[in-house]
Amino acid sequence: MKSQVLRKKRKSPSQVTDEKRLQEGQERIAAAALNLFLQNGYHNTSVREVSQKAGLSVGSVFNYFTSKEEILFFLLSSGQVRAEAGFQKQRAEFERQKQDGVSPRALFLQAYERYAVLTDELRRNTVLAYQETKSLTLAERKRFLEGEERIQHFFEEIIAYGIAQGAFPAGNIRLKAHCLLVLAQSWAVRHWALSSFTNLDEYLEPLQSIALGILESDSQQTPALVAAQDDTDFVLSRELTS
Amino acid sequence: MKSQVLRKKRKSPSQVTDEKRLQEGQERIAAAALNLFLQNGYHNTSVREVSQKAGLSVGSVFNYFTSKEEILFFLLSSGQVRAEAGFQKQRAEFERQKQDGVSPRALFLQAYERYAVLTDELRRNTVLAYQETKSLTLAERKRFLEGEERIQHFFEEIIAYGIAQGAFPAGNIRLKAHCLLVLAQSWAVRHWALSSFTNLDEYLEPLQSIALGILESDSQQTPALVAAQDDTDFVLSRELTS
DNA sequence: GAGCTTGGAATGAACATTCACTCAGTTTAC
DNA sequence: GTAAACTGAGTGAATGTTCATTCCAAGCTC
Repeated sequence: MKSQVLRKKRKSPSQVTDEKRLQEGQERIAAAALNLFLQNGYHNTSVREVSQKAGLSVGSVFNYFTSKEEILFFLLSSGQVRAEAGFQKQRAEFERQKQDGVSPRALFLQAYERYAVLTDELRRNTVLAYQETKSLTLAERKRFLEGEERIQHFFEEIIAYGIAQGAFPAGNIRLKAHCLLVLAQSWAVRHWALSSFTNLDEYLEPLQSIALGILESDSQQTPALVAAQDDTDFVLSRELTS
Repeated sequence: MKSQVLRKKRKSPSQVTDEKRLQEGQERIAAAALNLFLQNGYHNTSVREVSQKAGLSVGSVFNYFTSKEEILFFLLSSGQVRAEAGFQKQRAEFERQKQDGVSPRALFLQAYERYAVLTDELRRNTVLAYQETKSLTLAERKRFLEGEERIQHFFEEIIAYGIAQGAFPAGNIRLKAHCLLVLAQSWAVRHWALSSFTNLDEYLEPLQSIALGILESDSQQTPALVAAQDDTDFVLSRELTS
């Protein structure tokens, strides 16, 4: 969460120098901003409102951040940094347990659970990410997406390992990993659609069973073929839709 | 900040009266706006730019729409209307084919394909929807989400029918339908992550096989149990993550 | 410890800009 | 000729950012 690393040129003469104070202030402002951004959207939230909510004056906000956009980036990237930090631990554990001969299925379930828990904890950041990445600079956006890709890559590894061990059928690994990520994230992004599950604990288990269904889905047994088996008259009718 | 929202009443005296001309104009402006909104975001696009791109003057735009926000709403809702219209046809076909005894699996695949094709056609609208729902009024947003729910409900019906026919194992129908929608939409929403598939045709088949995997996933065979079978020492370690 | 100095931090009025929207006048089409 | 449609400079409100000023706590001097 080294926000300092990404600080742009500090042209502003009056900047908070005390490192600890700076961090605390950024944290406080960002927390206030997150609420407002989620409620009204980034663009419909003025810096004045943020400063008010954070218990500061407008000017002070710009002692902690050089621009409004930096607040947004701070929120998105700090969430992602936390997610990735949590995930590095998982990766270490993955390697360890792989040595211990833990089954791929169990390995996957554990990793997936951790990812789900992480996205749940960072639900608000995730939602913000989906809605507001457009508001970032190209470079920032790119950096952000790369983080996503790294996590997806980890799942690809797990799946590949499972296939190698004969636990899962071969298939499009990239796509499957992608689907897993999307479904876990949907808990955050489309939370309104999942209101029947009051909390993650209720959601997690059915989600995991679905995830296993995905891993075990066999693309050799292609859908078109399946359909043909069931009903020979049936034609996939793309044309009809246009 | 939301003074525009309040200025909703269409007091504007100079409005295009010819119905056909009005529609065509709206279509043209909306098309230009969609491009710009997607490229730069709704808030970073000025009405000036939209008017320019549409080959009109600023003032004229306000003869076709009463506000900038109305353009956004037009885009989102017209996309959804088209999606739902397309889907009504599918529903009719569903009933018909059900009578004909077409297998649930084939029925599902057909419906899912149509949905995927629709979201592909309306990809740009879908992306916009995800990004900009915050900018809509509450009532508009609600209306928009209801449409989504109706489509999801249709898939629930299909799944329920499949279960009744013994084609799929019983399970959390709502959740499964939700997952299906999310995955199909992810083709639009996370298009950047799926760049390896150049077009829908390549994506559709693997997606369908995954969808079948979801439908066939069996929550009776609960993940925890599965894990226990594989490795008795293994404990789901939620605690470790915190 | 009283007065003075210093400098980091907070402040909020002021500034410059942007932008949605209006309207008085002009053009177009019939 | 006239009504519908178009035009684009103008308007006022809002917003991100700045900066001259104020505040305050710690240090220094005597």
